[in-house]
Amino acid sequence: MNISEAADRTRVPPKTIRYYEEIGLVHPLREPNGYRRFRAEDVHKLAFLGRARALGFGIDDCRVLLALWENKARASAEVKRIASEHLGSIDAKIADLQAMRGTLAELVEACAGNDRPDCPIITSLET
Amino acid sequence: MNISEAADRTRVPPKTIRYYEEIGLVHPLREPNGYRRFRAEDVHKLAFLGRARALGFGIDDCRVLLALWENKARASAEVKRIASEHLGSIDAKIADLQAMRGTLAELVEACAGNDRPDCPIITSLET
DNA sequence: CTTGACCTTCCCCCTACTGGAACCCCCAGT
DNA sequence: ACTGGGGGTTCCAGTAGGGGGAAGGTCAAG
Repeated sequence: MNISEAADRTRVPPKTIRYYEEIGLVHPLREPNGYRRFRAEDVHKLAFLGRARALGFGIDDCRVLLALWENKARASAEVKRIASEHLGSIDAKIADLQAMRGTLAELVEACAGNDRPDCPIITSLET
Repeated sequence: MNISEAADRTRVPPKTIRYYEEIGLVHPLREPNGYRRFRAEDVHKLAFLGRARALGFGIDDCRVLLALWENKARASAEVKRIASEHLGSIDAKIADLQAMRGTLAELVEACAGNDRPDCPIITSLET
């Protein structure tokens, strides 16, 4: 199957699929005319990547997860370690955003939002 | 004052200060020898930028906020609008991350994390 | 034979910086 | 006078993860 069908089936855009091939995540075959040919396993891999990315795993993690997926002798501890670390970094990001959100929400709350210049948001930024 | 002192006072790194000048956020003077010279107002602006960035405002927002800060005839409604939109995008990011976190936490919880290959994390990615 | 939908590669663009190389400037010490 | 070290400067390249779009090859239908 061609790239657009693979894209439709996996909901990974063609551009992204080409990028994944470029960085060695997938290895579709080539037709004599130069078109990429995707086998079932390639599509399966792309779908795997799409889900892993949707969970926020970085490309490097995806590479390792793919290898573990294909390694029937893997230890689930390794998978769990990667996922746990990722979970930790998600928690850290959430905490950062919550902190920003807290401050910002207070300021927005306190701002009259009218046509006069006095504004606690600006004041807090300049002080 | 030179760039490193401005950096120390504002906690904005020299590299970042140069970048901000390049994109037109600050306009320090120049000494005859080519060194940047930062006036009090430049330092004040950098500190403003540092705080705005710490609240997660993008560079374009910072540009507008700076202009509003300097515009004594500003309407606080404009400031509030920018901050509210930003708050909305922060909330959206938090929601995305929470969704990821939820799924991921369940999977991590369910994974034995031993030396056997069966792993619900992998299973959920391949299915 | 042409049209339109695919496909290809290639290169630049994005955010907001960061690191590093190559080079200039100034002051203190010997 | 020379040297060393700690400023400063510019420019180039790279980051993550692709997106946009140009220039050009391919294929099936009418």
